[in-house]
Amino acid sequence: MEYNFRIIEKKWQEHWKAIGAYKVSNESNKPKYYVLDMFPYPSGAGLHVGHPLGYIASDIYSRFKRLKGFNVLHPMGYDAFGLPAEQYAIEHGVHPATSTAQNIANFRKQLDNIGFSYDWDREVRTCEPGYYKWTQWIFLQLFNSYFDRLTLKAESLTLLINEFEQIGNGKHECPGDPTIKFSAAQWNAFSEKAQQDILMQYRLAFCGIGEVNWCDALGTVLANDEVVNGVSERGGHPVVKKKLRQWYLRITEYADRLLSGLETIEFSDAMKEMQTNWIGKSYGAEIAFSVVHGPSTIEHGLTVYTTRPDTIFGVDFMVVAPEHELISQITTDEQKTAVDEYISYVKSRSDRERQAEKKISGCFTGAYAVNPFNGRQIPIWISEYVLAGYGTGAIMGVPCGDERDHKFAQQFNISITNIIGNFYNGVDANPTKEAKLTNSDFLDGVVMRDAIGIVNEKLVEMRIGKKKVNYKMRDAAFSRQRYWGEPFPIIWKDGIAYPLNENELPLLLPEVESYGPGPEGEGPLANLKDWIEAPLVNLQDWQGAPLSINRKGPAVSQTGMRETNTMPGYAGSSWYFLRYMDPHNSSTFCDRKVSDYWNQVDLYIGGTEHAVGHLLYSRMWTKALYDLGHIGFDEPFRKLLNQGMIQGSSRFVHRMTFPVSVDTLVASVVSKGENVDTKKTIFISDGIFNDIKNLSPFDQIQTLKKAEPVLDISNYSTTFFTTLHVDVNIVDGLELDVEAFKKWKNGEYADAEFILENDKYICCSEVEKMSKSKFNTVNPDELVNKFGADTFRMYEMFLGPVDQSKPWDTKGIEGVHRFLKKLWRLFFDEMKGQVWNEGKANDAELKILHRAIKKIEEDTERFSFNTAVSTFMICVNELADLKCNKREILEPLLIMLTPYAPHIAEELFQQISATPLFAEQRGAGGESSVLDASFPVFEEKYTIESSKEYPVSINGKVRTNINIALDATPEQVQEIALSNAVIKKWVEGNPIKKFIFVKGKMINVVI
RNA sequence: GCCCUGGUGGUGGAAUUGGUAGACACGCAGGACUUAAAAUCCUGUGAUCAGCAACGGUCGUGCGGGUUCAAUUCCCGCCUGGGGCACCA
Repeated sequence: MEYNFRIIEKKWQEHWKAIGAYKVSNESNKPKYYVLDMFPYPSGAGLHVGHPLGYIASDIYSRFKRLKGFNVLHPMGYDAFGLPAEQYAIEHGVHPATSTAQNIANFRKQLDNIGFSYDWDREVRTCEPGYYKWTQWIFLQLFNSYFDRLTLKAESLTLLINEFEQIGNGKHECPGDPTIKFSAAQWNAFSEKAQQDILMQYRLAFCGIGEVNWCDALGTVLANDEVVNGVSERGGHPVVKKKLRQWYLRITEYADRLLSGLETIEFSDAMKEMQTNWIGKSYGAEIAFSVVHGPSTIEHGLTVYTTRPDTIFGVDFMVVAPEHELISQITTDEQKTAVDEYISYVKSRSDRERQAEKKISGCFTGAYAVNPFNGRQIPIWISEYVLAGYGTGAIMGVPCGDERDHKFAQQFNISITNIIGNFYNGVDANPTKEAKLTNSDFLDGVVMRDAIGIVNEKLVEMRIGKKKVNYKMRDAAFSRQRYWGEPFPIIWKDGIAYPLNENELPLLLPEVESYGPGPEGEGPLANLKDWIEAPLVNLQDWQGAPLSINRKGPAVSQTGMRETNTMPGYAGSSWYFLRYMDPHNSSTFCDRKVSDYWNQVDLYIGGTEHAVGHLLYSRMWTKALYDLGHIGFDEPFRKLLNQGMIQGSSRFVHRMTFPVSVDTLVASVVSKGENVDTKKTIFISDGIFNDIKNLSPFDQIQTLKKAEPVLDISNYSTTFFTTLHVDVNIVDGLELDVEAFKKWKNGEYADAEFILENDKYICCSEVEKMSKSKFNTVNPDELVNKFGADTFRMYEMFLGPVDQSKPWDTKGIEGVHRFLKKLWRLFFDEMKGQVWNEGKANDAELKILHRAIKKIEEDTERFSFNTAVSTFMICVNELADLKCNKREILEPLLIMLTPYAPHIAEELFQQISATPLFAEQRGAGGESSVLDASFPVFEEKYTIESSKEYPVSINGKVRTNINIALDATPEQVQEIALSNAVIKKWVEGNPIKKFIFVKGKMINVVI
């Protein structure tokens, strides 16, 4: 019997599917374990070998936990709303639902090939009404809630309204606008519109005005990555900021809980640090400066935020964001032109470009701020590096203490006040807090750290400032001007947003004729006149929501306008882990009993690219649902494992082309692909290319003529080169398969000639992101077909640590395949037939097995799958060396292998169970599956060693090894070591300064 | 620019808590089996110096310093690859 993986894998996949081997019940007396993958966006390009890395890891861990006796939930689904499907629709006229369904079907086929243990009955798709009904429902929960800063949790807005009616908003500062203050009497007298406007400032999901990237030429809003250097990626049209009404999630209210929650979950330190930095909590002060512009003064007109109020006497200039509202007021006539020019320059630039800009830019407004402590006039500048959205959009520039301020001062020749004495060297800023202040009036001699509090007190006393906690994090923009997303269950009337009733959900995404934007840059839904106009019938007091329109009697035959934005991609992905628990429930998003059983995701696997987006949003949604009593835990993911990115290793060929007419053309003016002799294309091997690349085109030709006389290039006196991506799948290592290359791209290069080195065409290579356009993707299907799913799974794990990024290289896959074949031969040998037997295992064999059990269990538990695979190899190598074919050893080995290579494990497990002896142990027919076997138990007694081959070093350099009993005393060890001939030779009468002995590790003699 | 992360033989990587650097595998070279090939098996394989050989010596974990009996591991400074930076998912 030979190892026929194609037959075996197909057989077991069908069998497992038929018997529902991966079906998971919500009721079990086993302990639960929830393993989750970040679900994929089903792109049209299909899976490449990078996708399954995390899925294989989670599958191995799920199966491992199952063998360990857990009831394991391991679901999969699709993050199916998103921009690419919509763009495909715009370009090809295919409905996103259609292309998405096709892509999903393709993904599923590819996933099934690899043999995952997903319970597909629990699949979710975020774009399906049965799913997004509950996304809309959760949105309404957020819409009808506010964050209570006293109880630090989300509460129903009804509570707040009751309070407003009784006592006004004195107890609850308005998060959207802290200046809003009213009494109960005032509240009750407000119009409905005024009341609703105020409530909007409290809601967790709220409406406001935001800026988008607007491209007038394309008539649409663009994503950041569709904008390159201020112009659209497609077409290169100018892009400007445009203000639009937008929905937001008030995630900033959760900033502190998102921070403190990190202490309760197992994310890597790096991940926690990224989230912490993203939230960016800082303690500082707001200080109001009076502003002098021309003859006028604005008292306390400019408020800055600073984390270093202690440096107040070192302020040499102010910088305000180009969007700052004060600018139009304070700019002097002389500066007006310059300021206008500068602002229009900034308008075309993204936040990131503004911050990444190395060249300091800025513009003086002509106005001055007045230092409240010494009356000094400080010039007010505008610069792009100050962002409107952070702090107050204005900073005070302290060049001696801040690197960027220092550069700014140097750039614009602003004289620098030194307030830190020797700590400032005149060349670089020094952000220390330890210096004693100088040139600082009443703070002279005070250590900076202590001065912070003194200044803060003084600011309060003078009523010009206060301590302030600030967050870098902004409220999350929650609306998109797109089609392919969840519609908002909102109807607008007279500027008031009315939520739909629960029984009106889901609000279905309507069909559109065109996926283009609406007339004012809204989403495509804005074009649907009939759909937009919606009756406001049946408006009821929805879950206590404040619909005062309802209090004035039943609102019959009123109509409003539907919200035309849709929700962003992260809406559906913020809660999908809950839906997997109870995916078919039509009366609630997830039954509370079920979510209490499954509770948190125990292990979440996905890439670091979601470090701050998805992972923060889903944490916030979980907290809000917890606050409102819908679930019983407030962190979604107990443990997070980040998988590294698998990069593509691109291959390149060098193409030589020749100008049509050398007499009339100079090589340097020949542009790519034009005016060239298309009949003559020569590809030149990398080594030869490198030899000649620095020569002049003329010398290149001459050199090649000499070296390759058969090439007919004598007509040409010049040439030029292009380096092109070539499909990695027709390159073996670096050697190009020339014949395959000629057939590639439908024979585009069929007539090409080649300059080889050592009869080979050698490519050059580079590691890049894996992508179709770079021809560096490797399709798992082909590998699975060639080597089998088990080999593929183990090879992906064998590549390296799962959390590390690494370039893909198919080469080593043979080694893993050989390992499985070798394992197979422990059971069946083609020449001899069955070789496995019921012999009694000896000590050496048991030692091999139990060492493997220990290592594989530990490695799997700590996600070190690559070393686990190598332990399997070592174990099989050793057993083969001993010619051990005993079931007593092989069966536990198969069970351990199940998570990694389930098909071969099951096949061999069934083969050895088919004996009469074994069938009796298993029950009738021996039909139980290896999937439900028990992971073998490590027994130390088989692995105990009595002695150790100690490395003995002289001054840290290993000179010899000595075998010493493990129970030898340090004195005995020293005597043995020092009497060793090699050691004696090295010591050679020198006095022993120190003798270091670490039991079980090493010996070091210091002389 | 800011935040995070990685850098070890020809290649992917191992070394789990400061204790034998290079496990395991690929590749390569040589050999066995074979009419031949495939498959399989065996041997060697960090660099360098010395030698007929045996036993060896020196260097070596991106670069430069430091701590230590001992550093891939800890500390400081630098170089460099990758990811993220709020409308890609």
